[in-house]
Amino acid sequence: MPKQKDSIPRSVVRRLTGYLAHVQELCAQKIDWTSSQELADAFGLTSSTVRQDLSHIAFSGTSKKGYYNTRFLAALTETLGADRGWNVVVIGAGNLGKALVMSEELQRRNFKICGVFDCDEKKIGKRLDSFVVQSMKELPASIGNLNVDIGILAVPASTAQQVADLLIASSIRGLLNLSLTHIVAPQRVKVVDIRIVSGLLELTHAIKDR
Amino acid sequence: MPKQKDSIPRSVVRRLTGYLAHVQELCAQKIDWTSSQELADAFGLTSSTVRQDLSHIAFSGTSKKGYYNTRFLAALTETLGADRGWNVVVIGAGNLGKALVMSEELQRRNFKICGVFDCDEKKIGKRLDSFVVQSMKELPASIGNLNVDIGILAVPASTAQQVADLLIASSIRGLLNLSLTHIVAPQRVKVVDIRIVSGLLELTHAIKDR
DNA sequence: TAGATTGTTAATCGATTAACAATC
DNA sequence: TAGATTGTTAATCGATTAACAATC
Repeated sequence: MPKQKDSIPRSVVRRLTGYLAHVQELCAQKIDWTSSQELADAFGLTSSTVRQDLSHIAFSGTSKKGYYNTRFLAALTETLGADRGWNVVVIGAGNLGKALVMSEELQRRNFKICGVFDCDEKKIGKRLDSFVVQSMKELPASIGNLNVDIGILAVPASTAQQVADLLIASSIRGLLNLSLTHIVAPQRVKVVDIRIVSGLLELTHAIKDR
Repeated sequence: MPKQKDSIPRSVVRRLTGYLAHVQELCAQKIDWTSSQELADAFGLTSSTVRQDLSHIAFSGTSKKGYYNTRFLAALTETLGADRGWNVVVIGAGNLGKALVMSEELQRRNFKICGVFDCDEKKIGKRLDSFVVQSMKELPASIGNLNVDIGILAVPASTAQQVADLLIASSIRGLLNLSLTHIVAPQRVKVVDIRIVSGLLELTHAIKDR
């Protein structure tokens, strides 16, 4: 009997997000079954790791056959909270903010962009896709009214913490940080860092002596 | 005597990239010294972890004072390969690709965009910032001519592996993968995944029962 | 000197892997 | 049934933390 509680380790959650995407694709291709070994191969893991990961979700496989994809997908979707819609605001109307606002991927995954904000007077009032860029001053009221769950920080490192503080004060629940600073937040606000420049530096470190 | 070799664990490298950005900022503010405790506080770590991390780089602190920032920065820069320029191509001329091509951050950090490519016939030949979007067919020749180090994959998941294979065949050294698939590559090609959607799912998982 | 902070060793903690009985 | 694959326990591996002697 798999258990759900006891909070899933972060390393496991990260892999589950990968499995979700993979199994979604298998379902789209009308492939009924997957095995732990198959999944492991697809992600460069061991089948042992995959089975350990799946022991954290409320779902069981079938001896000799593996995992039945539609039920597997449902379990992953439920576990990750991808079975419902989420209200998101984007802060920063630069190129990166724009890319996120216009991302079909996010819409397809039930992330609903509820507003776009910026500090820059020159950008406020301008259109960005179907949105009008709003002033940061309107942020607190909007967050409350729109029942926003997640804030995406697509702002320069220098203002990221300041903007985060504003969102935190407006009782946001999660922050996706695309700047390269570390964001300090109280425990009740979950922060995930997406560090593109860090990723590039990981690469340059790895390849520099070859 | 700190040692350099023995390859630095990935978890450590990831934190070093953060320290680099932080110390850069301290230098810009003309702050001369940092301590392991100060750094730890800035990133939510223990001072012990910070000191362990720094034992991997060719640089020593000073008892009672901590780390002298300009020398610290130089050591981090050298270790991460941020002391030289890198040639980069961007594959995918969508919104995300555009955001990267126009990113001042990347330019400031010596990543030189050498070309932008796309599969989509409609985009080929169009301008994107100061670039003309090229056909994927021109990719192999360009990679060779331009001495490209890194490819950034800003393409849909469905074509990511295919594009990666093309880059790998053209002897690229590193790939920054912004799609949400896992990329299979030979050992000589280093792959780093930047998974924005995964990050959002990590958030929704964390906040869904609160 | 006294005190603070490093560098490093040893202890702890957590995550991955191996192994195998249970099962369909 | 025989064989394949799961779920789980135990073993290994690696990363983080604690502790403290060395040092300026």
